[in-house]
Amino acid sequence: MAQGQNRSEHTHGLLFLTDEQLRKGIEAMFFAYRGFTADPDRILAEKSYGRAHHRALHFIQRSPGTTVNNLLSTLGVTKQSLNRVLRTLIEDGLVLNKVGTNDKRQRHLSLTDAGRELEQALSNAQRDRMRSAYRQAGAEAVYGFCTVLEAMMDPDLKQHYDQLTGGDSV
Amino acid sequence: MAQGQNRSEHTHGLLFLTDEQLRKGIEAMFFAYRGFTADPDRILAEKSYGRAHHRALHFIQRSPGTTVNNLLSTLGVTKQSLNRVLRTLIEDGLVLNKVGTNDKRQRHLSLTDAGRELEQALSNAQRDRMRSAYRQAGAEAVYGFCTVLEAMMDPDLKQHYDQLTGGDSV
DNA sequence: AATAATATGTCAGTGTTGTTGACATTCCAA
DNA sequence: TTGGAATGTCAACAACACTGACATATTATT
Repeated sequence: MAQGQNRSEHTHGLLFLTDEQLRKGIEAMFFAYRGFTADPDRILAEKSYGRAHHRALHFIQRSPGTTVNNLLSTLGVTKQSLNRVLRTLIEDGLVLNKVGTNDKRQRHLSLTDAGRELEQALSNAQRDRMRSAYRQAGAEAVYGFCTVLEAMMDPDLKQHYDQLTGGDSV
Repeated sequence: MAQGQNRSEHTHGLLFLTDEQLRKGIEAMFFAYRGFTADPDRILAEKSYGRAHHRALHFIQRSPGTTVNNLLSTLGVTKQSLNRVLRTLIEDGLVLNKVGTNDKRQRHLSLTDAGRELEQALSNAQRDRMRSAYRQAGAEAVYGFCTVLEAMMDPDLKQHYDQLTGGDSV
């Protein structure tokens, strides 16, 4: 195949992209996401938890004292779905549920020591793979990686992302 | 925050990475994957299909005449799980199931015209977002994006990916 | 020819995670 | 005081993954 046909180029100021290149990105996302979740999944399976528990632990750790509503819109699930997960985490002593002082309707969520411990184990496993991938790829690639991912997000999800990551440079 | 502390650097030949940067990548993957599936999901919902149907259609389109076993290892699910999806797609006239000529135990899968049509609609929706993200991010970023994703894959998944994408340059 | 292995399909049961819809409670605010 | 917001909970359901067991061709091996 001729080089020019299969390489990213700027044509009329726009990036020229073949369907093949786009398809490659789509498949990269599919296969990479499987790797992305594989390590935490193994730990979760031992404790008979699922990905939903991981996600809840992650975002509670990330924003200690967050409310249920905030967590709901971050995760993008229904409250019934989240509630099932939260209930088991609270029963198992991994998550604390504190009635708000200002607004007593709200519940502020935080991790217990045991919760932090599991979240750390899950995060470490996931970060190890991410670190290894980053190092294989190099600093420039990491910058591109985040840039494309950010451009792929829905605007409302992007807002949650920006709020969490605080606009830190990559 | 001081610049040097929060920027990717090479230290002793290794990329220096803070937990914060790794966490950012993890969250970027989470939020971006939601965007990645959002558009096809809307089309699938109308036809009362799910993501599993999309994945099957995608990889059959990608490797016409592929066998059930090959599709199984690409998708990484059990044959019972795939069979449920394949059966509905065959019944609905989207997928063809042809007995092998060499080995009559095998079934060779391919798309019908209707199958190609739906796969195109799903792919177009997904590619549109990918194209838009690529163009926002630029050619260099796209290269980095794929590089990091490839480094994140499990080796056995990477093999499937390489086989499909055929080592084309990004 | 008999036997083992392979490729596929199917049935039954189970678990996680998502959905709707309905309803109760508590509390803030107009 | 009334309306709405935040939360929790119950029930039913669907998608999609899993395991285990079993059936049926077909091919490979001995």
